Amino acid sequence: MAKTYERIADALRQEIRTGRMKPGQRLPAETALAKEHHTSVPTMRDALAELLAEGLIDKRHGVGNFVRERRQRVERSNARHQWEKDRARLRETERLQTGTTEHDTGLTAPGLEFRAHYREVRADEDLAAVFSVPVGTRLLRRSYRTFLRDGDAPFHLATSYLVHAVVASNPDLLDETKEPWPGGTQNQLLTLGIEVDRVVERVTARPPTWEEAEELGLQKGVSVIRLRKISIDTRGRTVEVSDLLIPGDRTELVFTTPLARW
Amino acid sequence: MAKTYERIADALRQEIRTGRMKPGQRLPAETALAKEHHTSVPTMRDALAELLAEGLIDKRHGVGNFVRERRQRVERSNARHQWEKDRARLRETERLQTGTTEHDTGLTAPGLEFRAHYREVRADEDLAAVFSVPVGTRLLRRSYRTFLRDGDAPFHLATSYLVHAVVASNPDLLDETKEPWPGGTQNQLLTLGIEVDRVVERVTARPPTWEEAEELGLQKGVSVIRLRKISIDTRGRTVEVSDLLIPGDRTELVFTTPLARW
DNA sequence: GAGTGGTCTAGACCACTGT
DNA sequence: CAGTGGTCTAGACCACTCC
Repeated sequence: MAKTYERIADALRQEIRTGRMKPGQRLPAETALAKEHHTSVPTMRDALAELLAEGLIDKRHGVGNFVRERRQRVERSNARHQWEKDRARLRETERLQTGTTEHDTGLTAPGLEFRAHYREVRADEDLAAVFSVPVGTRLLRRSYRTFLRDGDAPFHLATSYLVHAVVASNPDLLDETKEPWPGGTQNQLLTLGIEVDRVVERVTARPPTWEEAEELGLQKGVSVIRLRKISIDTRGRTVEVSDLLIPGDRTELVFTTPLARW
Repeated sequence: MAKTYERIADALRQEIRTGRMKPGQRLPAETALAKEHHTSVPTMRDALAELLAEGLIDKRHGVGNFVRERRQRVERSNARHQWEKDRARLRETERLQTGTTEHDTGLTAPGLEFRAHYREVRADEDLAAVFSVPVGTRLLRRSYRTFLRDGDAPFHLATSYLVHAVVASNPDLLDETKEPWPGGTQNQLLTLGIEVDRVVERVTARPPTWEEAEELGLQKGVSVIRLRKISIDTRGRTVEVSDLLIPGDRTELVFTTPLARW
């Protein structure tokens, strides 16, 4: 492997991993680095692109390249589905006490903050299949941006879908100004007489689109986790579909599967 | 967004998404494409790098760029942990019938094939913490490469750890030539008198390292899912740790969480 | 305005593939 | 061997940030 940019990337990795360059420290300018390693600027940039994708450095346009600070890791556990179900039947005052911001996204961290936006849409083929409804069925789409207000960038994007006809019997659920709803989505469903029986989550990973990288404040080359959460009620109906987009380097998904005893 | 390479990437995306360029079809040479779009070759390559990361094209050195064939998607469901536990107590003849290749990796697909390699290692800080044993404790490390022999490239990498002292009482478990073990890891543990109570899986996503991309036959820029599976026995001990590396674009992880009824 | 990274050019040469 | 993508050069100019 005589590739110049790989060789340089390795050298820089060493400096960072061994702690010779400390978190937060600014790297020399790219022109200076290029000279130092006897190469051209574009090649040096190829090397830096590797470190960027690995999350070892942050690039700040017009400022410089910096060794990355240790990120706060956030966990999202499937244990919260049961926790949310339990909370859904508490009195409102109790529900309010247990914190509203965690919502149905399932992230646990101090200082979470989120913003909602409701809209009515028509089911495309994909969503129609998941809900087992005809294409074109009216759906309520709710978009959430979750911010970690201690950190910097928005933290994740969530889009939740409900069948409009199902939700319509409680007008409050169509009103985005009622967010954040104390008790989360399962409490909302309870007001419609719906009990969630199980939650199915489907997970894939891919690089973010340009827009997603923009909105999540992601560096080029990092991965995002796409999680589709499907809530199924006691009659076997799909009652909610929630698509989450989560930066892969800051979040750890935790799933616990209990097994029947012998 | 007046960026040339974004504009070109969008144009090519359209051609592929609308089906004007069909899967398997070769794109014009990069020099030709560059001329066609009135830009330089490096800029054209930036555009193609986007499509590559999105999985829309395959690059083949010395051959050309091709519109990507629709990939077979493989699912990995947590339902299989219970399934494997149930199977662990069947008679060997019955266990053999239900298929050996799926093993403890949890992938379900026809024509799976895998190769094992055993080795003894010492617990590093990370593994010592998970197993709650001192750093340096002897562990049995088992590496698996799973191939989808219908497709082309190896399909995923798995590394499984067991505490050596626990396993040693059954010498068969130290012998890699006994693989594939009918009934999977839970049956192996059963021979030691260990019953698995629950499985905890932790999921993150990141770009692959150079070596991982090499071994999994991945294109530049795609993401991998890192899944750590921890099996905990009825006494609360961590009895197995399994690290899986899975191409993010070919696999969908499925987790079902049942909820207690009201 | 000075210094930084972001984009782009117009080449060169190497490595790989298929004929 | 011809044609392809992979790597690399030595610049240019633009966009952004901070002083």
